[in-house]
Amino acid sequence: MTILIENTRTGRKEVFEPRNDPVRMYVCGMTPKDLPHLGHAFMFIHMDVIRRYLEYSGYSVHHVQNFTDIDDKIIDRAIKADRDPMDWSQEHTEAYFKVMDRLKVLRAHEFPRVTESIPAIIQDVQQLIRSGHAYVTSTGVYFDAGSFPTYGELSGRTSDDGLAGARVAVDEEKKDVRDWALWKVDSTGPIGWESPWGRGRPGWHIECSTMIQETLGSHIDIHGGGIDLVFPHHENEIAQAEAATQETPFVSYWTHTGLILTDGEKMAHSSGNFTTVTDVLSKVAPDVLRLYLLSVHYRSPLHFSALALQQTKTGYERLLGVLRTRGQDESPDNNALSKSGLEIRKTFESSMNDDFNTPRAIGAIYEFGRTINRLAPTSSVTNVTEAKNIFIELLEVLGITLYEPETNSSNIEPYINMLVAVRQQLREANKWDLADQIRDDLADLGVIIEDTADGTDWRLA
RNA sequence: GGCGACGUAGCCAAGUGGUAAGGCAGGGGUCUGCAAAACCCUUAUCCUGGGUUCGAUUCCCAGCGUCGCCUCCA
Repeated sequence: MTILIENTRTGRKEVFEPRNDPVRMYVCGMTPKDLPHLGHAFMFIHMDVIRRYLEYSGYSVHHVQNFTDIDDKIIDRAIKADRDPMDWSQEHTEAYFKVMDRLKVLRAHEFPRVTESIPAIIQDVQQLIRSGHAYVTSTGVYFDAGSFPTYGELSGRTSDDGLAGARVAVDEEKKDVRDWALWKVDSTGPIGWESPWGRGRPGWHIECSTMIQETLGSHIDIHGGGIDLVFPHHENEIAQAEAATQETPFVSYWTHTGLILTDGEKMAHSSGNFTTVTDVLSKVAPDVLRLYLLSVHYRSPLHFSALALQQTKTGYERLLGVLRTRGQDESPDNNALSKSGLEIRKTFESSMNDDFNTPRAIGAIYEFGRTINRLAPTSSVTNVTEAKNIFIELLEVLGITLYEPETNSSNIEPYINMLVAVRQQLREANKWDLADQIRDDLADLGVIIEDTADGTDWRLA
């Protein structure tokens, strides 16, 4: 079974053949300047599923994800809030963990931070200057794009024609408009480190190149991030890393996730039109949000819609319903369900093998749920349990752990049981009005009553 | 201006050169004291106009529309 991954660099689906064991995977993390929004959730959840699926497929994965915990925006935001920039980014780094843990995004094995990588960054910049790929000006150190012949390959900007009408700030000292800062000299700012070029801080792109080399080495198998990072960030990362190490290509597979759109435009901190993850999680369970975000292919844009989210919630409740399905004690074992389980696993895997097609995989899981419900009345308890285990296992690969809402105070249970028992007596006495009244009243309190052939079940809404 | 993505049912969303997964909603049933849950049946010819082909929603061209990158961005 081979896995195909669409590689941004080539624009094609390629057979996944990692060069490293464990697989080296780097995901561009957040600049912790504000709370994580749905766009972050989309990217990190899809990257999480890629990692989970590789692990499901038998690979070991070494996953590294950075925090760009100091940059111009963080400093701006902190100053405006009259806060220390380091505290500000630390606070938002913690917010990231809090939210992503709730979303069951597996933690990376390492989380390098810019502020902890300054010496290595300075070394890398020195190395780039020595090798003629960078030069010093009065404002800092710049990478010389012209010194890297394949600059622009990732994003398809192989010539500088495209920059003609671009809004690029003019800097007289820069040799080329494409050049970018590796080190920004800043003698008076609130945050700075000493360097051979004066007190200052790293430019935006160099940190990723450095931290990748520090944690994973000169070659990695998978590099992920949002598609808005392709240019210039990832383009520059390639130039910096490959110019320094001569390792080409330093990334085997570039994977980029589509953007979340809201009100017809990209969700972003900078434009202010973002919905925080925490906000959404106050309305739906983490699993529902995951299911919603995974119901679109990772490369596609997603127009956030509160209506679609609600629709997903209803669908999710159907998945939960599958867990309540029971086989028949007196039914003999038969292989109908296990056969279906094998088929569904195959469909699931072929979907995921095809560039991690989560929407198709989810479709297969829904179908399997329906099959379980349909066959349960004529299947043994063992058959149904086995099928449900596959159902649960496949959802787990997507990071979705089905669970019933917890009874927050377990001592309400005897009272509900008592009401159910009383209601049962009323039903046996044909006092339907009273029995229905109890059912309705409990429903108002968030307790769902369902009468089945085997008796009455209840659960919390 | 340059580069790129997308346009599939009421909503969300897969997919294929030979008449289109799945979810939600709707309609009709089965089951149930009623209901709920569950199950069954049912609801699209794929933006427009050309072209290639025996045949295109799927390939090519043009147009219209939406979005992204080129500045910070996941």
